[in-house]
Amino acid sequence: MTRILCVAEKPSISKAVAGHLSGGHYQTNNTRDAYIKNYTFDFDFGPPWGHCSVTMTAVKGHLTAVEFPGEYKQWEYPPPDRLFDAPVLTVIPNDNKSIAKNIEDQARRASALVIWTDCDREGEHIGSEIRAAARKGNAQIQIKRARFSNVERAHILSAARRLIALDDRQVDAVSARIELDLRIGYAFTRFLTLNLRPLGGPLSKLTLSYGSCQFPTLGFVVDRYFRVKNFVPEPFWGIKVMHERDDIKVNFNWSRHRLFDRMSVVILYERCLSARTAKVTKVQEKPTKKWKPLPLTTVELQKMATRFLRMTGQQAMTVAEKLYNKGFISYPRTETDRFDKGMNLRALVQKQTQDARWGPFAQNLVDGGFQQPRQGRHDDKAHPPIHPITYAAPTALDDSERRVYELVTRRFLACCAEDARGSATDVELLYGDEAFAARGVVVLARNYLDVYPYENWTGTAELPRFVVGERFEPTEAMVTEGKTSPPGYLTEADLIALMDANGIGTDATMAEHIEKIQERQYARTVERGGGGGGNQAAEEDEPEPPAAAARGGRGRGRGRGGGRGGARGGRGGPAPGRGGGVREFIPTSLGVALIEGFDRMHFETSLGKPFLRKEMELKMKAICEGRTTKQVVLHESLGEYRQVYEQSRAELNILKAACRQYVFQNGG
DNA sequence: GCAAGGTC
Repeated sequence: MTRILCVAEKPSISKAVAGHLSGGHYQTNNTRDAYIKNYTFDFDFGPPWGHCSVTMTAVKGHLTAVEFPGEYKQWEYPPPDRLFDAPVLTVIPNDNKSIAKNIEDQARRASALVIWTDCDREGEHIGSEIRAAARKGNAQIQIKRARFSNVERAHILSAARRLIALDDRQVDAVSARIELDLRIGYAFTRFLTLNLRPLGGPLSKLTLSYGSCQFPTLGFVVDRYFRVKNFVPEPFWGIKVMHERDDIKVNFNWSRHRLFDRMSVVILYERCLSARTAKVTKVQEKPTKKWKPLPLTTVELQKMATRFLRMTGQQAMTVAEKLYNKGFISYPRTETDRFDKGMNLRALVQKQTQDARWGPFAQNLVDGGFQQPRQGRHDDKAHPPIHPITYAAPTALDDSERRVYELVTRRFLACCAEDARGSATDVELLYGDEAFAARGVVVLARNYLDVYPYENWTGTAELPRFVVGERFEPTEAMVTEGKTSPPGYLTEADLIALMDANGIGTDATMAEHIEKIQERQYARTVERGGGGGGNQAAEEDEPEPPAAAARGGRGRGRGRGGGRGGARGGRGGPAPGRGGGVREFIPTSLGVALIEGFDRMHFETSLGKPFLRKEMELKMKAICEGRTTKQVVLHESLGEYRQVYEQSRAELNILKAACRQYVFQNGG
């Protein structure tokens, strides 16, 4: 009988696939890795292999890592830019050696390897790592790949009978990314750290890292910081018209909204007054609805958790992973916001009917209220949207698990419910020559809102009756005055949204980059309102210096605490006291100095902006589509970064000046 | 001591 080796990207997939292919009849053998098991069973792959003896196992994500040879490990020599053309070694880290050995051993006894990694670029690359391990044991082994986007039984069975080839273009695209990230990250990190260390103070001990994701992330924080700081309020004026009828006060909005010239508004206002009465020009009543949310993605989960659960994105992901590992929710890293048509969502709703909080709502869906979820535009072809798998009683979970599970479940039930329905009434007036309008909404059926407390239908109020053509003298008409207000500092939800929109990081890593810029003392969070508000002393808005000693850094500080920085050091609460109100991101003086420093240099594209990362993304895509090759991309990109490096060295004084200005608050 | 990407 032909022997086939199957390898999945993670143990959970290997188990699920083995279950489906074997019909639940498989033998389990432990391996030397605590998490990875080998499952053996028989399966008929159809032609050409037919009935086979199968061993199914897994890796745990990437099997290999890249590194520089030993002679490049010192910081002092050779100079950092040598890392642009130093050799790069692909190695199997110690933790993965037994996993690679398992594949090698199993491959020796098999005539073909079927790769069951996720259907995304990284999955393709992991597939190539598995291939290499298998070939080490058996150079002749045939290589195939299964294409599947969920672990539903029928889907897996059909994937097994329609095997395809590994896509080496995708493999190359990822391998280019890996190599560029390594070279550029290491080179610029050493460059920054070594060159700015002589400035002393906090810079004498900090690691100043550069990464293609962490730096743009910091760039967003700094950019918003300056937009807030440099905001100049502008006064504006408007006309407010209010009319009271049937004990309801109706505010009509001016069609011009507001003007930035007071005299114009006063003149227009006086024309209104001289008309004495307003005339109703339109009354229209029509059905309206508030759409239910889209199926839940990772990015959306993190945004919601930071907004409603008072968690960081990182914490939310850790909790979601625990829930996933216990089998309560589906895989929490997904970009997909549409459910596959074939999924039995009703069965999943049914499992929630036993809950005291949302059970009745779920029962209602089961009894006929069920509506197919909306279909978003994203599909990563690897995982479905995040949804509950089995019911988790509140007593089975700890506090944070309970809250994340509740969020996932309520979101899922909301997706399977009906949009909220209401009736909207629009009333338009002509008052003198000026037009005004009011809208009233009566909520007729809350539907999904009943199970989804994270949203409400606000601004809803019933309007009294108006008739087209009628005239009335408004109860109140006056000129209002206001001024534009600055945007707030970035919340974590804002930051995640920006990273998402600019392709910085992946759903699985965004939260890590956000942690990283804090760990590196480039940014910190404060409670909203704590330092923001309107009339704080200007000094309150200054970015603080980074703390003198790196968090979790080396044991003993080497004196030289750094003049101003250390003295002010009573940084108070916000950092450890996670979980108060909404937190906002503010750069430290170091974060500002680094981004400003690079911005002031004369690059075409600053390192602090997201464009370089975006370019890398485009080049990866071009490799995948065969429009270019890995070799060409590496050559081009390294050339560009070498130039950026050269220029950074030539204009180092600009960077240093920015550090003196912001970190040491002199010069500039 | 340095990156970003997988996953546990």
